[in-house]
Amino acid sequence: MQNEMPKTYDHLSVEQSWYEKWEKNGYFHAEPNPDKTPYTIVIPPPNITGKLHMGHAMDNTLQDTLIRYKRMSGYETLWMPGTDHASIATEVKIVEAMAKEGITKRDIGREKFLERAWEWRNQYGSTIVKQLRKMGSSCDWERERFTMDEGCNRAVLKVFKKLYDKGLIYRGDRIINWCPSCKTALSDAEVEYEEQASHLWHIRYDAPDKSYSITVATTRPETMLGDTAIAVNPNDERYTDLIGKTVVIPVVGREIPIVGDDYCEMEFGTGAVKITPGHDPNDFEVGKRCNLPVIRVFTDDGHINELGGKFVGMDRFECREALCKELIETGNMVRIEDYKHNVGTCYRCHTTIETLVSKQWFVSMKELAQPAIEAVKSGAVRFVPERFSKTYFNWMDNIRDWCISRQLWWGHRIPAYYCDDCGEMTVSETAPAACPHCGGKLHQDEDVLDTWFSSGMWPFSTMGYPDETPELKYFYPTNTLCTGYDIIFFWVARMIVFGCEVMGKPPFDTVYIHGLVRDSLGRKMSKSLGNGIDPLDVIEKYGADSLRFSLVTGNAAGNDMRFYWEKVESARNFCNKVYNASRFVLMNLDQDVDGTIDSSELSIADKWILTKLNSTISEVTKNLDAFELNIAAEKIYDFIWGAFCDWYIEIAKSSLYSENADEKKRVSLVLQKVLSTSMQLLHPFMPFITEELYQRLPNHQETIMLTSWPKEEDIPSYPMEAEAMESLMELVRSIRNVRAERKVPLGQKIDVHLVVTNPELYKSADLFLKKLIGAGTITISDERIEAKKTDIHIVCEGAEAFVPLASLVDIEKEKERLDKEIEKMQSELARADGKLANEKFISKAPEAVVNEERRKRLVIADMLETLKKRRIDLD
RNA sequence: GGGAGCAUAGCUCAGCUGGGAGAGCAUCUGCCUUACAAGCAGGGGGUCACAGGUUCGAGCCCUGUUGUUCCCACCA
Repeated sequence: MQNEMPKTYDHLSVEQSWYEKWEKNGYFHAEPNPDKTPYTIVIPPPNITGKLHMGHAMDNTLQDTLIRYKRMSGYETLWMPGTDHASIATEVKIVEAMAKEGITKRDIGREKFLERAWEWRNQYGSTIVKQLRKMGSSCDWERERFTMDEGCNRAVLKVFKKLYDKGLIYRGDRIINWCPSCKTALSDAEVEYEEQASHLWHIRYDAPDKSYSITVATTRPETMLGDTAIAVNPNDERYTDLIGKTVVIPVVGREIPIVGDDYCEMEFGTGAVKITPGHDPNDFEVGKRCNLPVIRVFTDDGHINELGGKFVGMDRFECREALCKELIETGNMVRIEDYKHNVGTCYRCHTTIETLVSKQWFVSMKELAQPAIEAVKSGAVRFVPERFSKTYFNWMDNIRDWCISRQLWWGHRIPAYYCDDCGEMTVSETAPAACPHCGGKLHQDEDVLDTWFSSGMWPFSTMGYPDETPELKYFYPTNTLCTGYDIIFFWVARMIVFGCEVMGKPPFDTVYIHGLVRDSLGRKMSKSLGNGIDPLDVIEKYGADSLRFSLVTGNAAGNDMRFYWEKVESARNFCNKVYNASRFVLMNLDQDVDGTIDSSELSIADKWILTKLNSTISEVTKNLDAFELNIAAEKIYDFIWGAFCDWYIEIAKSSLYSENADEKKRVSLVLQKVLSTSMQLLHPFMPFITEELYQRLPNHQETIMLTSWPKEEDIPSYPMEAEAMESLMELVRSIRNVRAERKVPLGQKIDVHLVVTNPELYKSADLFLKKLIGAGTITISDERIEAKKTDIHIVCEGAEAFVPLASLVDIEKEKERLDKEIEKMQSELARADGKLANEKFISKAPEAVVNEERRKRLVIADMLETLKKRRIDLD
């Protein structure tokens, strides 16, 4: 079998065969199981309109790593999947596709449109599933839910009705954010602000008889079509006389009053402001206070409506230009000033949003937010890293009402019904046959709900709420939500709100937040920049394991990370290393053994690697429990590459290539044990390669993902031997260093005499030392030999080495080397002495720290003494 | 205006409850040593942004400064 293994790891065939097998065998399926503790992770539903992107890859990697770890740790793990929410983007895509066929959604009607949407969703949904499987995702797709599914629909309508009955959902005219491109209302959270260079236009409004005038400044001159007043501060002496008088809107010709209102600040601009209650939230409030009419001048697609006089039908920006031109001509444009300000844009299409008055549905959030705030304050919900709870509080404490109606078709239709006869409104989960007030004919509200309204119910709507299903009972509340910080407001906050309100408990206990994956220059990956990296390309080139590993390592939770191909390459190199280490172990399998290790026969190296493995297990487990995935991954990397491959395998060779059958058998067993345990530790991070290699080991189980997570107790620990081994390794490094410096070729054997305090521990070390340092003969004893002048003398903590290099040694060089060593040791000693001479250190530092310092001082002093003696000998 | 992050090797970043500065990549030297050149062995490279403070002891805690990024709210 081992002969079939090529020299380099071919990720493509391995990965494909495994993700198909895993799914086919149903390893991901989760059921309520009274014998186990549930562990549930909530995942963001990927958008079906686009392909898998780096954000998804990041989510998926972290979630899958956690899930695999928890599954191996004995939990019943449910990874609740989903393939889309009914987003604006989806609808826009469908509309665009239809436009190519020359039809609009109005042409085909709501019903036909929804049919198309479902087709679209099913097609792309299954594509995304396949793409996620390539990432190694262990989602339980059989339970796949979609916020638009029948079951979820019931939950959403139920919650809507419940909140409406409590008075927490209401309908009314408010200033909202309107995207003229998507032609729908947006919530405040869906508006992104961009700083744009523009102008501040100063426009003079004259009295009807031109006896006085007032100048205002504006960034949106086109809204003057809807002006219904000019406001000044009532305390502003410049204008007190004018309050109550009127002016005429230039070009438009309408006469409007001058009102006094505190909102107007005396210091800004001219101290006077035009009031457009139909298009500005502040003006709307002023309008309410001063009883002003509300005039809306834009159409849904951002053009001037029938109230716009000669500007009717113009685009809003065309109108701005035309209007400014006219104002200049009439002489009413007093001044045009360059001005930078923030312009709101749609977070989906980045069209400049228009604020305008409109009748929409709102959730009143203040009251609902309180339990959700409390849930985080009390620690029932914990953010990892903790600092994101500040972001959360910051938003929740200043929360404003949430506009939830969208002028779309692809979504949950608002369950409000209006009577054609009496005009009364009825909210009901199911469509009433007739108006409960007058028996008249009803028609349903045309609008649908914000996608985040339904997504917010994900943790319970997907498990069967409002029915008390076994799933809901067993898996709710879930455990971990894992997502990027960019959707804390959209989704995390709303899930906590709905969980507390509807289920009475927060939906999860931990929110594990990760950062964004940026390009190598630190820019956001975006379609318009064309700097996006397709995760599927990365998988194709380097493998899913490499991609996953590079996304987990070298970066702390919550921080943004830059994407570098070099980093993926380095992860791929690690894959190859792991693969080749396994190849080595498999080539040297002892097939006749029963697989138990006789601990009485173990060498110092065996004991060292087992001890090292033991501590790696305990540390990695701790790190994973604390969501320190990066640290855990790096520790496993260091163990496998730095300890197992660089040292233990090299050491093992000398045993395996010897003639001693017992020796071979023992080492082969240790190799297998360490390798298979390493594969288990690495499995959550690199699922494919670890499964593949684990399957090639003897006595393997059906799948590595269902084996139990390694426990510290399973691997013996030998601290004393491990420490001795470390000093031996230190010696080896020093000897190699001397070799390299003196340019002694590896072929030239050297003789080495080691002086150690306890030679018993070093039993059989000579065998592998010969190999590691290219030694001819090695003697190990606790007696210091009479060193010749031509010997190289190396001093380490706990061990010394004498290497006769006869003809090669340049005594002057050796003196130099020793002087350098002595100098180093002296400064170390001075540091330790300084510390120990400090009485405050002795009295105030913890005893363990002081003792450790004393021990170090002794060791250093001892080494220094030896070095000095040797130096004198050479003179 | 409010809040948060970051500043550590040439680059990208780790660094746990404060106790002798780390990794990957890059670089230099020497190696095709029968697991691996996607590799091996060895080396060089850092006033932990700056200034104070707390402490026996600070990359880490506190205060301030500078630079930088992000989020929220925004005066037309």
